Amino acid sequence: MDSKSDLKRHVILAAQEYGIASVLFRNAIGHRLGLNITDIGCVNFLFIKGSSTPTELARYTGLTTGSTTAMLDRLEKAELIARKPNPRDRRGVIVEIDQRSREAVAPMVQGVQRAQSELLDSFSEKDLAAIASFLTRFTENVNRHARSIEKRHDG
Amino acid sequence: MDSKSDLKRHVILAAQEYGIASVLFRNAIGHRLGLNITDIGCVNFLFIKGSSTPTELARYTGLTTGSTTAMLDRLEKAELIARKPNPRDRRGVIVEIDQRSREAVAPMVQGVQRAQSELLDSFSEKDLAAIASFLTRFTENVNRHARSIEKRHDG
DNA sequence: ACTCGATTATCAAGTAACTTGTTTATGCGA
DNA sequence: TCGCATAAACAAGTTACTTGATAATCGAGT
Repeated sequence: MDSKSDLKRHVILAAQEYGIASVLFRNAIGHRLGLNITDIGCVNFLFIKGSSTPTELARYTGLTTGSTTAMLDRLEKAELIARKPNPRDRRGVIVEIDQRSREAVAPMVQGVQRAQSELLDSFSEKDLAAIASFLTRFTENVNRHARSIEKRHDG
Repeated sequence: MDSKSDLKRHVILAAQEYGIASVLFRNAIGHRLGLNITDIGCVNFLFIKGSSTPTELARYTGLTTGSTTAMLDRLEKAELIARKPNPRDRRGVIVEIDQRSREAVAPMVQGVQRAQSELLDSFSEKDLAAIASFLTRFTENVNRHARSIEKRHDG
């Protein structure tokens, strides 16, 4: 039986591996859709979030706002996303995923969705609650430290 | 109290959010190192895996092998990685992360590593075992389906 | 209410990185 | 040993990105 520190290490490593796997998965889908890496990232983000802003998408894709404009132009032309005015900020834009994107992606994710649903069925409700709590808090830590790294102003 | 299907949904959503957060985190580090998005992905992958091959890195970054050669040239010149001959395949190359990369990245990840360690301390060994099992099997499903999508040969 | 610095998104010019197609070397099954 | 598959690199051409500037709007402070 593993000691607690072994279990902790195991969890950390498995979380890192999952991060890698999720990138490989989204790349596989994007490649099949004929999208470049940047556009894949954007569509993936919007598939999960539903809608976003160019600023947020720039942060996720790692692009400047100038490149983000060009990326959104491409995706809008391909009818994979749509720009809408932001009712709360007249400078801003809301980017929404197009139904066409959902329909293109959906059949490719159904297989894994079903597998994950069956996997989760094998856990007790108590375990699932622990897993959900872990994932939420773990993610919160990652987000907080990402922001902290972005905001540092030293060399 | 949540029903099991609510808990399952919660876990799936949290896993998706974690995938996004891990990309934001690695982007933050890469941006601070002055790397472009592609090179960030490569260094991140090698930071976790230690070493890899150009073919595997091409798959992770979404590049062709030609672009991967160029990327490795850049990173080798910056002394962030090193190419070594693959003793098991004379056509192949092993790409190893350079100590310089580890030293550049380490101080930026220490904060979150500590936070995650403390978070994991708050779970029982039984919970940690469930979490580790979940992450490992969840990741395995993602990897299997990613491969499956890559290998399909229809339109 | 008004001013001014900050933020949002876009655009144009120049640069950097990527793709395609090819080449060399090697591996591996029939 | 023949022949096809795979690994990595290379060169030419194309695409996408960065930088710096602009216009519109926001919001904090006076």
